[in-house]
Amino acid sequence: MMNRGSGIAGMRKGPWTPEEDTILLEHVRNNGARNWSLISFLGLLPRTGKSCRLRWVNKLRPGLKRGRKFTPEEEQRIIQLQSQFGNKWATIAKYFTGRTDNDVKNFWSIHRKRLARAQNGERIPLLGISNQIVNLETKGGTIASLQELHASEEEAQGSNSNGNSSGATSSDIVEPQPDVNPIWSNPNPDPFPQPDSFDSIFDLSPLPESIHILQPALGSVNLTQDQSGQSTQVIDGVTIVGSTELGPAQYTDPNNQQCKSEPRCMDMGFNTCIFRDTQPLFSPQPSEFDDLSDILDPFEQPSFNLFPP
DNA sequence: AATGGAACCAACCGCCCACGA
DNA sequence: GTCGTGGGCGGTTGGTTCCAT
Repeated sequence: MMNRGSGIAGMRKGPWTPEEDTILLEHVRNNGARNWSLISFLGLLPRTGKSCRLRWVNKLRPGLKRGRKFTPEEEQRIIQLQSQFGNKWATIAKYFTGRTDNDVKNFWSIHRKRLARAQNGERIPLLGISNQIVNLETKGGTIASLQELHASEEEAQGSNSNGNSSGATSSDIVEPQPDVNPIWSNPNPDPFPQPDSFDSIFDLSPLPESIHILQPALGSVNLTQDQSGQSTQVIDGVTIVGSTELGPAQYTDPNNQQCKSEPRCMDMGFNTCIFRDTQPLFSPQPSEFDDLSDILDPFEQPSFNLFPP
């Protein structure tokens, strides 16, 4: 690819070779994903520690989705999160399984360019949901209608969708769990888990003490749905039930006890229900409620924090 | 088939922060 | 309290691939 010169004396730059990757992987296997400067210090690789770390984080780390473009659901989620967090790409990336901050950043860069072009009155081809966002923004519309637009786009394009839907599913969008991923928090992590175990970030992590569930109805559901539109996933003894349908719904907890969802939550578009020990917890948007007890009532207070500090 | 522009992606740079000496 | 160092993060660059014309 590109050659950016030699940089620091003796340090190699530019594309990584398979041999370099092998050496880097061996270092991580022996020392964990840390002490990056040790690699050049020991003369293992003529690369800076920063370069080694970047290579690991963006390319070699297990569980990454290589060669899989963002789905429309993921794109929509990024735009929502960007409006919430700004350009905090590392924060946003935590909401996705197998995506790096670099991935998110690259997507946003393209999206921003497209938006600028659209605002200049240029005609842009309709290829993905990001185009629809551009159209909406330039027309003063709202992102809230993206789902409808995407449906119309799919209808227009038929089943010939080889563009942005090349792999990931809505189940790849997860809630952020920044401090529970053993890759980062375990001082002696196993850097080589089986790839199949990374289908969900939950597979990587024990259930955290702090969970932040934010499941807007127009966003993507975190779970695979059955024919009824309802979906269930059991994680570490906790059942997560989700539905794309708005309005009050009824769910069944692991002990087959009926649990009716909080209508106010449903009306506001939050449709994920979490059970721990048969207690349902809901996911209001923090900014919208001054008193969480108002939302959690009539259910008991959660045994863990809904919102991280 | 050739070509030019857009999209995608890998990797570097510079700044910042946390932490230990 | 300060200084140096390692690591994290956002911004940017530039090569490659894709696609429309």
